[in-house]
Amino acid sequence: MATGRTHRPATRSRGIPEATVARLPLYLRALTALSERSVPTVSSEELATAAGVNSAKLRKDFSYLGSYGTRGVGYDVEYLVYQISRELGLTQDWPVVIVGIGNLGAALANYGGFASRGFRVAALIDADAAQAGKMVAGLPIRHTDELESIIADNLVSIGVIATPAGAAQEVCDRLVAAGVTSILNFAPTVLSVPDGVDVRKVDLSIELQILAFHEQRKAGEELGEAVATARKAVKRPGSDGDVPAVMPV
Amino acid sequence: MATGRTHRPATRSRGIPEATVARLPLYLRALTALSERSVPTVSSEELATAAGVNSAKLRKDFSYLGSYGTRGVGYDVEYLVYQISRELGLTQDWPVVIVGIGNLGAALANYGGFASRGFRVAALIDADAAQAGKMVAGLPIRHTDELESIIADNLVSIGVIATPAGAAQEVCDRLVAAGVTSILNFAPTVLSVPDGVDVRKVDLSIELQILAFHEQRKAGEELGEAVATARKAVKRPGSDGDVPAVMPV
DNA sequence: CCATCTTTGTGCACGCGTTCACAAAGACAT
DNA sequence: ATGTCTTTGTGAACGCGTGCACAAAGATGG
Ligand SMILES: NC(=O)c1ccc[n+]([C@@H]2O[C@H](COP(=O)([O-])OP(=O)(O)OC[C@H]3O[C@@H](n4cnc5c(N)ncnc54)[C@H](O)[C@@H]3O)[C@@H](O)[C@H]2O)c1
Ligand SMILES: NC(=O)c1ccc[n+]([C@@H]2O[C@H](COP(=O)([O-])OP(=O)(O)OC[C@H]3O[C@@H](n4cnc5c(N)ncnc54)[C@H](O)[C@@H]3O)[C@@H](O)[C@H]2O)c1
Repeated sequence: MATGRTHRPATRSRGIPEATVARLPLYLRALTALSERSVPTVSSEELATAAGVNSAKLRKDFSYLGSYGTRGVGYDVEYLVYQISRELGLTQDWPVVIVGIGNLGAALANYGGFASRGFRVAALIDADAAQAGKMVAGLPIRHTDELESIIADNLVSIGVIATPAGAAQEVCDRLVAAGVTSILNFAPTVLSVPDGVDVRKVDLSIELQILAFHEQRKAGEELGEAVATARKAVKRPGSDGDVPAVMPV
Repeated sequence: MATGRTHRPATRSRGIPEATVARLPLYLRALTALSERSVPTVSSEELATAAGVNSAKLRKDFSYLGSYGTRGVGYDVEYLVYQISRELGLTQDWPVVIVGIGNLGAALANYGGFASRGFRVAALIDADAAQAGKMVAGLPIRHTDELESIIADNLVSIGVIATPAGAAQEVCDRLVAAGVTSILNFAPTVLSVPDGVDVRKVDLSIELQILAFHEQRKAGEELGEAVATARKAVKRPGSDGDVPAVMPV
């Protein structure tokens, strides 16, 4: 998972396994698509295919929510959409602030899929005074000075950090102090937060590195480790300085 | 975290567990920071803290790579940076194409952290003919017609998809047919790919939904399920139409 | 009402990942 | 050389997640 994990040691919440929670949005997306096509019911097999998972896993996942299916028929699409939405807390409104309105922050602000599931961008915040007041995605950029009051006034509990890595921990601390208890972090840093605060991270660089690992492995298997060395042909300009060639023991 | 998982059933590659591979970039980042501060050696305890993991886990992870530490001292920072880089395949050059240069694609193209680890943006590709030729992050946007030749000419094996969801599968198919074997998908869709192709996904919406789940749980625990209903006060304009109130059995 | 057929819900076994806890390795001082 | 002290590397136990396989539930048809 470009997906990152929580800091907290996977507290199995209310009996629903963390792994299941992570898949519920996937099911919800597939179900919403079926709902839009006015499909009334769906079998675990069909839905599993649409969500890209195994049908046994899907059935077990749903069994944690309750017995919502009908044997011999399948699941009622509308009803399941509602149940999952409720379980995920999407039947209520979640005001969100985005901090750091640069390349990424602006893209996030412009992202339509944000609002579609109960998430509402309450404010855009940046430290650059020159940016303050500028409109992005129909919202004015507010200065960091206002951070605390914005959080308090809008009852914001979810914050998105899209600042440079160096500023992330400081921003995180201020968000948490102001009352935010869930953070989505795009900056490549490990954030430390008090207990009770959830952090999830999205790190493009990590995802690419994982892909590179498998890519290298594929190339190595194909031609017996020979290609890997050949590919090195293109050497990138020394960024970290030269690498040590011998073990320094 | 916002991390997505592979389609492939976690083939333990060359004895290195998938979970370990996913953490190597984390260690690498922490080690690079130490390296920049010219720290010569680091203990598993210190490094684990910096990477945000448990020290036993870190030692076990490193043990899959080999015995690179010195008992009583710790790990040599430079040497470990080299070993992990090599294991992840970062000692070679990885040309990458980004397809779909909209809000997100442009932000990705402008992202500096991209190039820092051996990943080089070989080309930016978009279907919009009006966009073709425009410069983004120092590179001209190329038209989708050129996709196949760009991939072939640059030996691209990693593709990033940042198109709308509807176009993602088609783009994916073309990338794969042209020779791409690793895909990082930002579009909210399940991509189906042939065996041997790795897909990782980054889905902002899923991450937020997972946070919302825990957020709801926290609110519920605090005040005995009462706040959740109160919070519903702000009702969002019916997007999917009203939800069924009773079970349709 | 009974038989048949579809599909759910879950008991069970297995494998992966995490964590504990400690023996062994080696640095360093004397 | 010997002893002490630090820190690694890993055996073993445990818990979580996955997938198989099937009994039970219920729809459907005669
Ligand atoms: N752009 C991407 O595709 C991408 C991808 C992955 C990760 N990231 C990470 O996301 C973060 C943002 O990337 P970007 O490309 O948008 O950078 P950017 O430099 O374009 O934007 C950063 C913004 O944060 C603001 N800022 C700085 N310090 C701040 C503070 N203390 N409080 C509030 N705002 C502050 C700056 O004024 C700027 O507007 C970086 O950490 C980057 O590593 C970006
Ligand atoms: N913007 C975000 O923060 C964000 C966050 C999460 C996910 N996403 C997802 O990322 C994708 C892109 O988001 P965006 O905000 O940049 O959208 P966008 O509409 O700004 O950009 C999409 C771009 O893709 C191009 N495109 C369309 N069809 C194409 C095709 N067949 N081949 C090549 N290019 C094509 C369009 O011309 C456009 O430039 C969407 O799927 C979105 O759901 C975006």
